[in-house]
Amino acid sequence: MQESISVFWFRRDLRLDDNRGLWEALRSGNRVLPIFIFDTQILQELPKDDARVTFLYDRLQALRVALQEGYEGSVALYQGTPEEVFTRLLRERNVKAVYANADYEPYARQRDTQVRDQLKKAGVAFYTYKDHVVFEKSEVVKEDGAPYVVYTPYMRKWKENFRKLGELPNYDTRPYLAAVDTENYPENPDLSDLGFTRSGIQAPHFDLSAARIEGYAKTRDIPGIDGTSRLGPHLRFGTVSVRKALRAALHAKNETFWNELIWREFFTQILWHYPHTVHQAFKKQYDNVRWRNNPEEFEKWKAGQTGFALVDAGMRQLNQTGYMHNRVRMLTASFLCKHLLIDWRLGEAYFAEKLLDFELASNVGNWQWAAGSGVDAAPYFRIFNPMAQVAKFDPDESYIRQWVPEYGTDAYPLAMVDHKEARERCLETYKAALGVATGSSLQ
DNA sequence: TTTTGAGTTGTTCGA
DNA sequence: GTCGAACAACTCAAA
Repeated sequence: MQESISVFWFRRDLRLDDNRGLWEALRSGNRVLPIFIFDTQILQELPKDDARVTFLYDRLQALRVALQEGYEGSVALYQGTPEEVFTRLLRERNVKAVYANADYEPYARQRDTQVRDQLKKAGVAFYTYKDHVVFEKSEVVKEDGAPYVVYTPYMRKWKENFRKLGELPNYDTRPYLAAVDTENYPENPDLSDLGFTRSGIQAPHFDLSAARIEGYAKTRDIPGIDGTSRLGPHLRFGTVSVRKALRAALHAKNETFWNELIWREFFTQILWHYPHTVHQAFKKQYDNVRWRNNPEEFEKWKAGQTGFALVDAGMRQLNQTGYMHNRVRMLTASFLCKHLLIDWRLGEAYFAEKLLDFELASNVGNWQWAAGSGVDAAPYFRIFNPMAQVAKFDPDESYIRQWVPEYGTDAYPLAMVDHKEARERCLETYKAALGVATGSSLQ
């Protein structure tokens, strides 16, 4: 009889330290085979030089090295659908149980339900744990058990619950890592074996130093200043735990950074309770907006050729680095939806393709915020003025000059729309969709 | 159940 | 140049 093993399935938790699911697997009493599945259903949707696949691949190689050097273990890398991979694993190994951290996105929920059924038929348990957030789905809710759809009361309740929690747990795996399996690993694929080429885009290192967290509140709105933590991709792939990020934030006097992490959990639970918001407006009447969706204008926006310097700077930063400063994300999103009257779903899809820190819940939530259609959204008549935003947030134009070097020369395009006209057109279009009375003729 | 106060990130207009 | 109100009424959360 082959030795029985536990499987730990890495998904978006690519770290050894402070990892709940891995910690649970290692304490199961069996040897633990860590695996990762390059899910062909996901990969086939992605461009062949996708920066996130490179990031993921490199991170997995680093995990393999760390486990080899310290414990003679590794991470087994598989390619296929989860169903195919588990069929193979159950055939080849004596699997007693599969451990993973919970994933709340609609595709992941459906996938995990299927895997749970498949494993159950084979008599294998599938355990999932909360790791990605401090409070999940129904842990921060109103008195009557309904989810919050307004941020501020959610945030207050979150903090109240957090105080009751006392200490944040730290799932330290180091004492147990010797339980990792030491043989029978499949061959290590190259990136090209997976059908991908190396992206030139590098993920930035995150910075959770006290100075950075303290400075964040002051400088986070100035895109010309490198004042953000760059935590996004690391939270997305779990190369750092949210608990570690929060511990760093808790020492700071200012709660701004802390609040941003709470926004992430707010949108995570919104997506859980309202998964249809991936495709439909949270406020239904906003699906009546008659989007213009002009394809040439959409291309100009994507390329950073709108003739509005801060919008173009943001789009070019995104295209070149897989990152865009938060302040400029709001402006570019507002410009697409309101000045150009292009459906937020198209903008959301473009960000989803380009952002290294792409997180479905936050992307959809924030795009719907910009369009006015989402939870706690900007009112429809709040239309960012692209020039006023420069004066406020990039007064020395350092950010613009960094990303739009030809700004101010003949080579730079003319403004693709007149701000005042576009603004008025937007107000009319939204009013028509929302049934807002115009003029004084209301009876 | 009803009432009341409040609500991430803005802009424009007119006094 | 500065400041408050309007934008348009609405929905949510909590007392």
